[in-house]
Amino acid sequence: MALSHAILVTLLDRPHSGYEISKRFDKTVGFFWRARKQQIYSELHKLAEDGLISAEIIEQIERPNRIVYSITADGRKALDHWVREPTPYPSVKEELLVKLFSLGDVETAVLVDQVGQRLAEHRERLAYFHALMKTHYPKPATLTGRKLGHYLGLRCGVLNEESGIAWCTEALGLLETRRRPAAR
Amino acid sequence: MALSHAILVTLLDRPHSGYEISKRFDKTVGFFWRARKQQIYSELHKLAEDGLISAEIIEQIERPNRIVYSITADGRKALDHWVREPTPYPSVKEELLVKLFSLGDVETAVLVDQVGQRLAEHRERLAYFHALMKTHYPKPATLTGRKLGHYLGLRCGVLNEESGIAWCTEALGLLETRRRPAAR
DNA sequence: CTGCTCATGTAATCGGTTACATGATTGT
DNA sequence: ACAATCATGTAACCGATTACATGAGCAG
Repeated sequence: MALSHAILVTLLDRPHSGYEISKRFDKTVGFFWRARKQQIYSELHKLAEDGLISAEIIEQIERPNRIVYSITADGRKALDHWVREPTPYPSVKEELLVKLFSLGDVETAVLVDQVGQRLAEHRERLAYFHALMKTHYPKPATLTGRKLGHYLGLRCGVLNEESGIAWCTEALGLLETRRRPAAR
Repeated sequence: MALSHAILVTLLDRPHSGYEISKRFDKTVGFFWRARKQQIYSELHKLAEDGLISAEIIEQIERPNRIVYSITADGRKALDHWVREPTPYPSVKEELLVKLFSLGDVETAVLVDQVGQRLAEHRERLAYFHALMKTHYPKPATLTGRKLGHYLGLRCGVLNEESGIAWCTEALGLLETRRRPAAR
C-alpha cells in the first residue's frame, strides 16, 4: 500500500502516462522505491477506479495511444493523509549480511568476492549520484518545495553509498587478515 | 527465495525450533532480515519437505511440544551454492523519502515531524547496537568465523544508523530554514 | 484477572516478480 | 538484419502481511 503513493507524488509534479512514470522510476524515485512497469500499470488502474487519479486518452498517429493520468482533489487529500501517518522504519532485506553469517562454513574467498562486488556497485552508484548532484542541484541552500525534497532524496542516496563504501572497506580489511592468518 | 537462506544460516550455529528462530530474528539477523513467525513456520515446512533441514519432535510435559530443526548435508550444499551466486543490490523501499517528494504540497511542519521521528528511531537503534557491541564484541580484531560475520552485520547496522542520523540532521536544518523564511 | 511467555499453526489477502503478448518506428 | 524506443497490458506465481485459533503456566 505505498507504490500508489509514490505514483501520486510523481503526479503532483505534472500529469504522466504509465510509460513516463515507469521511465521516471528508473531515475529519481526509483533509487528508493523500485517498481516494475506491470505493477505501475495495474496500480494506475486501481487508483483511477478509486478516483484518486483521472485518465485522459491521448490519440497518437503512428504511435500507440497514451493514457495520461492526473491527480484529483481526492488524490491530493489521500496523499496528505498518508504523509501525516507514522512512517514505518524501512524493511531491510540485506542478503549480503545474511551471506556473511555463513562465515566459517563457506570459503572466505567467496565472501571476499561478494563484498568486493558490492563495493564496486556502491562506487558506481555514488559516482552517478554525484553527477546528478552537479547537474541538477549545484546550490542546495537555495532550493525550495518539491525541488528540495528531490535534493534530500539524492543526498540520502549519497550518504548511504558512502556509508556502504566505508563498511565494505572495513569488512574487506578484516576478511583479508583472516584469509592469510600468518602471512610471512 | 531468501528467508529460507536466513533460516539455514541460523541453523549452522545449532539446531533451533521455529519459536527460537522467530525470537532470534527479533535480535541479530532480524536487523537486516525481518520475518513474521507465521512465515518462519511455513518456510520451515517447505525446507523440511525439500530435505534441506530435518525435524525432531521434542515432547515436553506441561508445555507445548517443540519441533527442533537441524540443517542437513543437502541444506549445507544449497547454502554454499546460494552464497556463491551474485548478490542482488538490496531492494530499497524508503517511504520517508517518498513523503519528502510531497514538499511544497503538504505542510512543511508535517515533514519536519516525520524526519524528527526517524532521527529518534535512528538514535535508539544506534544506542542498542552500541550496547550489543560492548557486551558481545569488545575486541573485533580477534574475531573469527561466524562470530566475525555477526560482528560485521552489527557494524553495518552502526554505520547505517550513523549515516541516517547525519542525513536527518542535515534535512532538518534545511527544512527549518524554509519553515521560517525570514526569521528576524 | 490481566497480560506475558512458551509453542504451533491455518486462511485470506496483498504486494511484487516473471513470463508472455503485441506492434509500429527509429537508429546502428 | 537487429536492437532499442514507444506504449500498454494479461496470467501465473511467489513472498509477505494480517487476522484468527488454541491452550497451559506464571507473574503482577
